[in-house]
Amino acid sequence: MTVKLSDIAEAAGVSVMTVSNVMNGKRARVSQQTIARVQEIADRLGYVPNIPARSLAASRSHIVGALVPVGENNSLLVSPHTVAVIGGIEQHLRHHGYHVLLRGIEHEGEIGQAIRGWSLDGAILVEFTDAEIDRIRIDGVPLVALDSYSANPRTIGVRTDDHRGGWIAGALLMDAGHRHVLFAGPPYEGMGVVGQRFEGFRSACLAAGIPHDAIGSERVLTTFEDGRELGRRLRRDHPEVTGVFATADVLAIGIMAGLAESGVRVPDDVSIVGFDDLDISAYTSPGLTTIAQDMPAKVAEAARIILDEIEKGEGPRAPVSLGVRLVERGTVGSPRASA
Amino acid sequence: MTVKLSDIAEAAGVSVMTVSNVMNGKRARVSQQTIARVQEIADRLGYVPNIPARSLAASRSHIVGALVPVGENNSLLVSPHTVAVIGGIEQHLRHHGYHVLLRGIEHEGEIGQAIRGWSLDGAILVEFTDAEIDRIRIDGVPLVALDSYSANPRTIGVRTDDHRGGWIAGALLMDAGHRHVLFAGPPYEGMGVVGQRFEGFRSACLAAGIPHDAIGSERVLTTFEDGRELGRRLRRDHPEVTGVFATADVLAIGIMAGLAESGVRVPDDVSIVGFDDLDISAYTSPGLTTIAQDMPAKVAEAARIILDEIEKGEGPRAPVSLGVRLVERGTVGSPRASA
DNA sequence: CTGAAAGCGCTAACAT
DNA sequence: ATGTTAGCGCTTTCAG
Repeated sequence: MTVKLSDIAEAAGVSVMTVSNVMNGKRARVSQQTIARVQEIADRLGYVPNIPARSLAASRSHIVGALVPVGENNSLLVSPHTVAVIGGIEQHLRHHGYHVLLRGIEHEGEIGQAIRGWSLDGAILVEFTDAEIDRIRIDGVPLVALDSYSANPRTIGVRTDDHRGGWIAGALLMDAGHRHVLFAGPPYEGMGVVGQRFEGFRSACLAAGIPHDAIGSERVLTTFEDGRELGRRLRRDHPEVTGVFATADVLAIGIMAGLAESGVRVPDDVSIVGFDDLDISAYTSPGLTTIAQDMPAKVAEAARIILDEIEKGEGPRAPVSLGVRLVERGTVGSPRASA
Repeated sequence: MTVKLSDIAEAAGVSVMTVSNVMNGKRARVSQQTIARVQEIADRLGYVPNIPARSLAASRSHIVGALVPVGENNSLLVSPHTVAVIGGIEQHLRHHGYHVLLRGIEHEGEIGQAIRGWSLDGAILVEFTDAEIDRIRIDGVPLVALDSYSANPRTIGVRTDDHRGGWIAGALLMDAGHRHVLFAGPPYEGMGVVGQRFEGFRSACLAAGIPHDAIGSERVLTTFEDGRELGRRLRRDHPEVTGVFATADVLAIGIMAGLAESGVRVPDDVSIVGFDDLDISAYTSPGLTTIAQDMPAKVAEAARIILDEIEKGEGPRAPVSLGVRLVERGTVGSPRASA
């Protein structure tokens, strides 16, 4: 029923190995003649390589796992950002003959199981916390940790230059003349993505000469709702604040909504800077000024690293930080004299 | 290095087959004693089944493909809706011992190749057009086509009850007293998702007694931008229209933005109904009145069908339509007397 | 309830 | 430049 190498070999009057070599592009070992003939027959017969067989024999699968943490009962609801990354990586890998296995991870041990069980050639770890990445003890397989600052030498971090993004946001607010600012982001431990953004922001503010205690901070979840709630009470809880930096656009947009509800105008009364540059960020009114990540570069870089490690076997390498870019729209202005 | 069945067999003093049976839950064939002993040893040794080997021997892979059409140069940028579906299905399948292979399809032939090459146990086709689904000629593997109305007997459609959704939207506008309405959706051929929604909408309007030519229609892409553009010129191009039904919330939200820009008030001057109930739809002001899909049901249903077909070998079955629900927020009101 | 034999389709490591 | 020999780790089939 299904055509296999031996069928082609027979039809071409050569050995199975020759066909195998042709199919795998090891053309150096076969004459042009044979290559052409074998290729032609394979095409005519509609040969499709059997991937499990190949994986078993070669003990490499041409599969890269996209591993995503997931609670027992929630489906892996990856963020739009993550989706874009995985999709992009799928494309890169596919063009190089690799495939992507999407796998939710409920317990940490499953990472190793997935890698061994599937003979994964590599894995990209998405949305894990730095603490989780730190705990990984798997060698021999390229592991790319997206948006991680873990120092685990077994993994390679690929992330945005969050510190710089924070700095830019801070500098922007400082340049506009704000002297009382607020950082809004999720609770965090260590210097992960959020920590980096905060530090960058803080540094820029301090460098501009405003005092320590003029930099407030609010721990809120990265959701529209939490943002709205903060927006509603901003005036009350932080009367002197005229500039806000939110670690995510969803949050920033929520804050804008809350602010609007409580009669505070953006950017007349309060300026806001977001992070991410989501599609919707261009559609709010005023349009959200935000820090954009270089997504295509991030994707390309992650794919390139995995591929290089798999094929060239390059050892663990340095983490990579991708650039950020300020997208100025309408949510930043100068603080009013009265403020 | 890696533990295999034979290692366990040796340690337990039984044959490989017995271990295999235990590992596969064919407990009927093995005594409790042995099961316990084998299980214990397997756990202690940290046995992880080799999936390629299993696939090769059994010629079934425990893999379900998530197939998504993709242009040569664009990465598979699936919609948030699709992502949620795939994520949900991954969870269901994983709990039943299956896995999801994410695969972009550039040419139709790749569908068959993927299935044969991987010995996929099933596939879920996502975001294909009905025309593409129609052309599929693959037998012997359960194929679930998401949001498809194709009559191809080789595939099973799982979709929302779009016709009913359209009807509800139409009825809502009719009940509010609108007499000149507009349908806004992407160009389509045949009775796919969009066609169904339109027909449902149209029927409700006609049933309410308004004439044929009081139901306008605009072909616009399902994007914020196209919606905005339509919103801006709505008054000019359709001066009599007081109610709009958009086939997607993004589109509806774009229309609202365009309307706002041109000084038209929602719902005072124009009412709008969307479809999908995205997160952001609750955050516009006024909140978007829309038709919500029953996502969890859709996911569960798709997973259940695939699983049933794989395990019980149930033949092709009837397509499934999931319910819709009206979510009333603030974008529908009565047309002004003057209109 | 348990086991022995055979082979899934392919590739690595030597031959030739 | 091509062929041979051995498996990869598991399951199927058929015998006990």
